[in-house]
Amino acid sequence: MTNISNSEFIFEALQKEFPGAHCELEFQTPFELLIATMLSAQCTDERVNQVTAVLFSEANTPEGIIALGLKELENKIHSLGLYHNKAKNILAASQILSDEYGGKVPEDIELLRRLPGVGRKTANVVVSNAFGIPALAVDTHVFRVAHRLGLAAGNTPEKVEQELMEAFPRERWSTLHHLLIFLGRRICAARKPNCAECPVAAVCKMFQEDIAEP
DNA sequence: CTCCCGATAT
DNA sequence: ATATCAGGAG
Repeated sequence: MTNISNSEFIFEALQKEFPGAHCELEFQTPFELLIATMLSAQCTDERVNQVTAVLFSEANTPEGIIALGLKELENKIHSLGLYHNKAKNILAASQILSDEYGGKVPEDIELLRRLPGVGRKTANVVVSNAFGIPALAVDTHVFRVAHRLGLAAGNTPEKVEQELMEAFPRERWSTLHHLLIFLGRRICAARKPNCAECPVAAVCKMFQEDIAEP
């Protein structure tokens, strides 16, 4: 048994178990991914995909979103929750992209984060999945799973992102992000983690603590 | 820290 | 009934 680190074991095991882990938001263009990600706050990507399937068929460019207008946009995304803020931000971001970026999504995390409603996580998702730039977005799943496994201890997504970036080589950041999300959804659920079927329970901090103290 | 917020699973 | 869902802004 070679003496490899827990982080390396976790990456290898998850990649072997979940080779198909990928971005589950459906998109055809960087702009579509940006909008889908902005819509994904506090709701499942499955429901985002249902809404964007209809939305993008009518408007999938900044100019198209602007043409819809606020009320129409709110109506179309209402079922996703937080719809007022989301619609306002998407409209304002579309206006900026149209006015200042020629309608194209910038391939830069800092530029993306200047858009209203776009924070660290959304910017990371866009550059990673649309432009192939290594990034490690920390969403609710990554945050929870990283803590449970013992990969990170920071109390903010930003701290966890930093810890994970230091623990894993750059070329693994994007893949690790998808692997941890996949594990979080299918196995390491927030309410009822299915440790019996977890491929990395053997090195999981939470699992070890749970079986140590019944 | 609170607020935004509907849909779904538990 | 309540926690949770690919968060961000004030």
